[in-house]
Amino acid sequence: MNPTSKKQPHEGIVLPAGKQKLIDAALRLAARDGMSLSSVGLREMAREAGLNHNTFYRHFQRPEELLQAAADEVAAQIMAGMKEVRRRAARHADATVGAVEYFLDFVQANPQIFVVFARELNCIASPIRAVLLGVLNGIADESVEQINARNLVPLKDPELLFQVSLDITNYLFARSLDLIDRPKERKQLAAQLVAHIRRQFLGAIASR
Amino acid sequence: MNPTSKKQPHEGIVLPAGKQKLIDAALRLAARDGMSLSSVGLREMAREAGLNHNTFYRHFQRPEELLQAAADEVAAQIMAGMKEVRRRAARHADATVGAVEYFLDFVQANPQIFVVFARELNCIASPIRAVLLGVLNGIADESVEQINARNLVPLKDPELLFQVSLDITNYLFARSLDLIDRPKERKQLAAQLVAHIRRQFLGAIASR
DNA sequence: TGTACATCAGTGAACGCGCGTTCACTGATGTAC
DNA sequence: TGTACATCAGTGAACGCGCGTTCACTGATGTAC
Repeated sequence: MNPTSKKQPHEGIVLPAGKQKLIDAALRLAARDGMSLSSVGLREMAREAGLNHNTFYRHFQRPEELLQAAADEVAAQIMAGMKEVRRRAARHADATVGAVEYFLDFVQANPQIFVVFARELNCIASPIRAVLLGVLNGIADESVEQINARNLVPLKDPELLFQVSLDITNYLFARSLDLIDRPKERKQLAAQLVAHIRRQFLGAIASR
Repeated sequence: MNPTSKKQPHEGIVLPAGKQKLIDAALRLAARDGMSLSSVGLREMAREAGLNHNTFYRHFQRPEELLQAAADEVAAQIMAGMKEVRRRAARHADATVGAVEYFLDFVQANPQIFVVFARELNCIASPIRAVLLGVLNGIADESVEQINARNLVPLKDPELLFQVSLDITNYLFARSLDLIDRPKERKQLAAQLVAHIRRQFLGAIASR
């Protein structure tokens, strides 16, 4: 097995090089305006990947399988990126400011992932939506863990803390599009996000 | 002019019957899974509207014009619906509970409008996104007006009040998809929305 | 009042094109003996 | 060690189909005189 012919995207899962190329191409094309994963054509995707259109059938039996694989790829990249955001934020003097800044770095380094994420999240009743909702829940879970471990918020009700963390996670992902749309206004956006997060926790504390 | 051949959708603007049929068909089709306004085909749309595919060219020069008209239709229906929500909420004993309940009624009466709204809101750099962001801003504006008129929230900072109202509006629209997805869980969702709104205002008050 | 003409929504046939899918093939790598 | 075979990613031609678009036409309504 030639090691350069494979790509190791995350968590040690190694996909055939062509399969990975097709998934990457699908994500690149789905991030374009007015597109979604399911509206990307098979031939277009193969063209973008630099492969013959029939190579698709070597890796996927039906187009639907590509959707699932792409959703998993998005989920894995988001989870890995957010883990790094949390790791760096932990070393920052202000946990909230750090989390927001490193999150925005992550968004700007991988805009297309966030664009696709936001789009597919709104596909009702789709299995992709379920995967992405699971990702948001996972991120909220891990945020709660970090908050508890470092005693960042004086909130005893674990359910309320989780709900607030989930709301904040949703908010950050929704507003990531504003950063991609108008990167020049990053500073104002960062201030808004920090203020929003502070308000959320203050409100949760006050509501008890 | 035959009055039954025309439809009066909103604000007294009367569109030719065929044009309105095409817009309605486009919205119906765009609300399906994995679809968006721009991915609806011209022939499919005409078929759905019960018209010849060429009739499209009688009303729109290019497909892009239909997108704009559909976005305007969505905007008008949302604005009108929210006005009604606010009017009914004002008569309710608890303004927050009333607003949430009547909002959820509105969502369930017009699910496809909310599905399309959520999807098109995430189309970066599209003129449709600008229209829909304007709608959200307008709704937040009018909420602020109502809050001030009835002295519902003790918040002096008008900018902060607007930001919180906008965040809440965004939250309501984002979570409208959960109601469409799982209508049986409406009661829990309503409780979550009310709690979220209360937390937001409490947090804003506490942050001053 | 009637007649002629312009306007306009809607129709149906025809076009070229890119799509998804199938088929038969290639060439490299791994495996059995 | 060499030889034969299986596996598998990738290729290229061909198919039928629905798409967007153009064209010439119809039939109803409104308008000028």
